[in-house]
Amino acid sequence: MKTQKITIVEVAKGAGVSTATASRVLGQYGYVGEKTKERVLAVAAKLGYQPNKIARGLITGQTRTIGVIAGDISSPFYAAVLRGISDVVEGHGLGMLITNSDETLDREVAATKLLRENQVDGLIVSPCDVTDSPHLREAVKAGMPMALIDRKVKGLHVDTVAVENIKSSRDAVRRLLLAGHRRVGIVAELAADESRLRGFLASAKDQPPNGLQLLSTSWQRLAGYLEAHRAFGLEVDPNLILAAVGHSALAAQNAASAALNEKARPTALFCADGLMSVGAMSAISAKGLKIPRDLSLVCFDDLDWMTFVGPGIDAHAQPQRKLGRAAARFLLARIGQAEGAPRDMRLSPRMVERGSMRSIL
Amino acid sequence: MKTQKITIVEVAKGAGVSTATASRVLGQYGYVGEKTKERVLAVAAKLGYQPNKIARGLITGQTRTIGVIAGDISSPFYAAVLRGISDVVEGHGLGMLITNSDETLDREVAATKLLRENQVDGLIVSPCDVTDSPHLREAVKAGMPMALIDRKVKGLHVDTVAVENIKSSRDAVRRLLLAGHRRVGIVAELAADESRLRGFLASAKDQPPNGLQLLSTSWQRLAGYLEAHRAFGLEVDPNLILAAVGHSALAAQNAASAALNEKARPTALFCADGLMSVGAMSAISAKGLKIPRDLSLVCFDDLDWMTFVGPGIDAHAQPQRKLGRAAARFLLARIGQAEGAPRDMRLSPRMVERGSMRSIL
DNA sequence: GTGAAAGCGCTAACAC
DNA sequence: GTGTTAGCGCTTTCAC
Repeated sequence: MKTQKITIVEVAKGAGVSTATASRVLGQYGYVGEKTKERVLAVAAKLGYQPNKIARGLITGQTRTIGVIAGDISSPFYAAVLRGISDVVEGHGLGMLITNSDETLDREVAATKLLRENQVDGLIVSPCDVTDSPHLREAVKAGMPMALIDRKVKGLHVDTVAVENIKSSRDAVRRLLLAGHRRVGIVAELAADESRLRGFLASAKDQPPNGLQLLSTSWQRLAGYLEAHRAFGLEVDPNLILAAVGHSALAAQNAASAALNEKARPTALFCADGLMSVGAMSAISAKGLKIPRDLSLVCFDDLDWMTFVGPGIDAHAQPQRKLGRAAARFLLARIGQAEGAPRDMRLSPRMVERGSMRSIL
Repeated sequence: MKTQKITIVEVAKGAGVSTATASRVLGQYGYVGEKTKERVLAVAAKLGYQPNKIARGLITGQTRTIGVIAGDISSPFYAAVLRGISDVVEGHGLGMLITNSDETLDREVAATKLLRENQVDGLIVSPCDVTDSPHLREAVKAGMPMALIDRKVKGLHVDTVAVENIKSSRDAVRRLLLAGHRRVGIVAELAADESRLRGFLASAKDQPPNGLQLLSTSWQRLAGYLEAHRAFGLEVDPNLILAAVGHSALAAQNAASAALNEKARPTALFCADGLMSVGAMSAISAKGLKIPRDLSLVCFDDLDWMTFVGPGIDAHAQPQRKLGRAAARFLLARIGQAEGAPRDMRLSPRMVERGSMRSIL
């Protein structure tokens, strides 16, 4: 019952021209007489011709579609990044094939395969393995334009857009220390394993650990937190590192409320991202504490915003969008003409201090 | 510098078989000898053969890709829905081409065109125009399998997955009225225009207005709110309808704080969705009020959860995912074999009462 | 300016 | 079981 598909052949027949001519006007590459052009266009419209990009792609080798491998589309971070990507991608009339990796190597590899088989013109990946990732290297070697988001892969020379995690969180925490706080908690997803955390603390005691650029976001922000303390000559109480088990507000809430119930509770909290701050807010509010009377709270929410936070999460959507836009622009530039050295763009959050939640925007 | 593409022809040549045989092995449709099969596979692996789905699509007429038109990927609602869709779509090895309509007809039309040109096997749309939408009708008429999410289009007989907005919000508000509340505010995005709101209130005074199923979500939930009041014989104070200008937490916050600052402030708030509740929470918290001590707050958050709410917003992400999953399953079933009458699935939220925010999950 | 013809990489009939 | 052939719908030489 599928309606008869109208192809260029039918249009050409209807207009009494060759398929080549019809194709020339429908595909918009020059040298067609005005009258024929109009005639073809008219017939196409009458017949309801719809181009088949698949067929076009087969011959041009371009699908005008890019592939995106996100960690989890439903997370606010990726959702915003994706929106940024789609802003520029749709703006250029391209399509966007999206997959989730769930931060899992297996699924990322599968996604890469799927997208390559679909002949996408380029790939935007937020890689879950920042050291090895042979599937990405291979794709790049095979000539696939690629842009990385949020994380850099060791030795993979492609455009990368990321956030200045270490420097920025260091600045934020320093601000709290300058304000006189001496018990600053950090709420972050660091759950991987306890011993890793201990090792990290030990190695960061006297100097920044090596290879920070390759750590995941939360760990980088922890590194900044530690650096700020070190610069102040302060020892970090491990009890102040409130590790959330999983990247969810609930996990953050659990981590934060445990700390808030202790006698020596933190006087300030540094939240590693927006989701963590939502959880921390819950804990604070459940405890009956108030911000900023009882507690200072700084939230790292990527890019533009570093706030004394309220729950107005949507106010923070915009910034990450920039990340996506930047990555997409880079990629499209590469697709256009693959030249120039890979760019490495690092965006630094702006710190915004706010008295009340009303003024979040 | 693009690496030489390996086609089936090369593989066949290498294995000393015909392209047909190679294709049979690589494409996995039976009747190949064990030995030849192995030989072909070995050569394919050695050469690094990667199938070209574009070419396959051209001939099979199937791209194994579906198109999705969402309002705005970055909104928590669509982000979760999309994730649900991708769960099942990726599970079946299909791809997903995503676009944003920004709830704009123009962009929705453009997206439909783009996706059709890309020969997607099916379309999941959350339509922004529920009465006319000729582009969708046309696509369906042309044989495009389609599933609608969240809203039904008048007279368009395709699978639809939506939420029981009216009934559920009525139940939620009734609950508050039963608890003795007489000033229940509703926080919802109703900003379109003031006079529409007045008209709606007037028409809902004595009986449910007509055509409710075609209203947008917020308006349906308002209708439920009004119905609950009507059932109690209560007049609705228009000042209790806290219309947010735009679908953002900030807008909700503004609407809510205005009301909370009045002498006769509401004793309970019904929030039309999760984003509204985030904004309301901000307002409440800024005002120094406590939930549930000073105020009751019910949040309509689609599907499973209808909660006395705390700020643990992420706890609510899961439910909408179901919406997406359901729609995708419907669509895939249609793509498999287009038969049977369109299904109209309406999911009803479960109401969950909770004492403290700690227990939100 | 326009047409004829040769494919893009793959699959589907139909032989053998 | 395997090979031959003819396309899918479009673009692109290369003539004219």
